Amino acid sequence: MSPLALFKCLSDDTRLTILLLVSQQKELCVCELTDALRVSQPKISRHLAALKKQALLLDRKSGQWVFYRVNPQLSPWVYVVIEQAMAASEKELADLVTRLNLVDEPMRTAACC
Amino acid sequence: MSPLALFKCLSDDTRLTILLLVSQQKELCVCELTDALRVSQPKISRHLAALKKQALLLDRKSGQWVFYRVNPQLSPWVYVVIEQAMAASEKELADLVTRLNLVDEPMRTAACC
DNA sequence: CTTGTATATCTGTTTTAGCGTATATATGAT
DNA sequence: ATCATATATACGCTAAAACAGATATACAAG
Repeated sequence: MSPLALFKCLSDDTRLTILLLVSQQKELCVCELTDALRVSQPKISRHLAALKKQALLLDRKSGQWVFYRVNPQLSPWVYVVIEQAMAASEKELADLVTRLNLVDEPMRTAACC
Repeated sequence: MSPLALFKCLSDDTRLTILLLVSQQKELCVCELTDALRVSQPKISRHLAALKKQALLLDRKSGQWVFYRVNPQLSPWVYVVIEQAMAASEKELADLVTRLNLVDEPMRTAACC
């Protein structure tokens, strides 16, 4: 992956946030992302498709859910860039994680995701 | 500077190339960039203005020339990202430097720049 | 087989970004 | 003062990106 291609992927707020949140959480499904980011489902799916097209994310289907994770085979420099972005977004990320957990517990109790 | 703002700046080929080349060369003037990148002068100026607006570059006027350099007061994580992009673009950058030097020597001999 | 939930894709539209050309400004030289 | 060079900006246009809303697909449950 070229630096230009990576930066293009990360130049949209929704995509950047998805990638950072998935990086931190290891694996997330689409509905967790829509809830955490408070963004419409088609919008999340569209941006997930873009991240997947560039092989930044991989997906795994499990029942009716699709889980996304960061591709573990990226060039090392790509991880470094992502790590730096995560560190520089620490506060915003923490807020997202809080919101994610608020939504996740009821969901897990309800055997969703 | 936010990660999103940085990635937006780096998501255009011309801007990314300018930033990497200036990073490597310490300081370059507009005409050196137009020659090295083989891109029209207004296009270079437009992208330089964008990089300057985000405070990634600073400029210094000297006679009829304007020299651009990387802002030395950026957050450390920004430099890390730029360094990674430079390392991942090593070959393309080397070609640009070659072209730059081919053009620079005649220019310096002619007391230009 | 029908219904509901999760996800993906399509369509038409709006917004944004980039471009080329022309023009403006500033400096230096004659 | 005039002309040439370096650089910046303005204008109109085109193309690319993003969006909302509608629809399609796939699976699970009853």
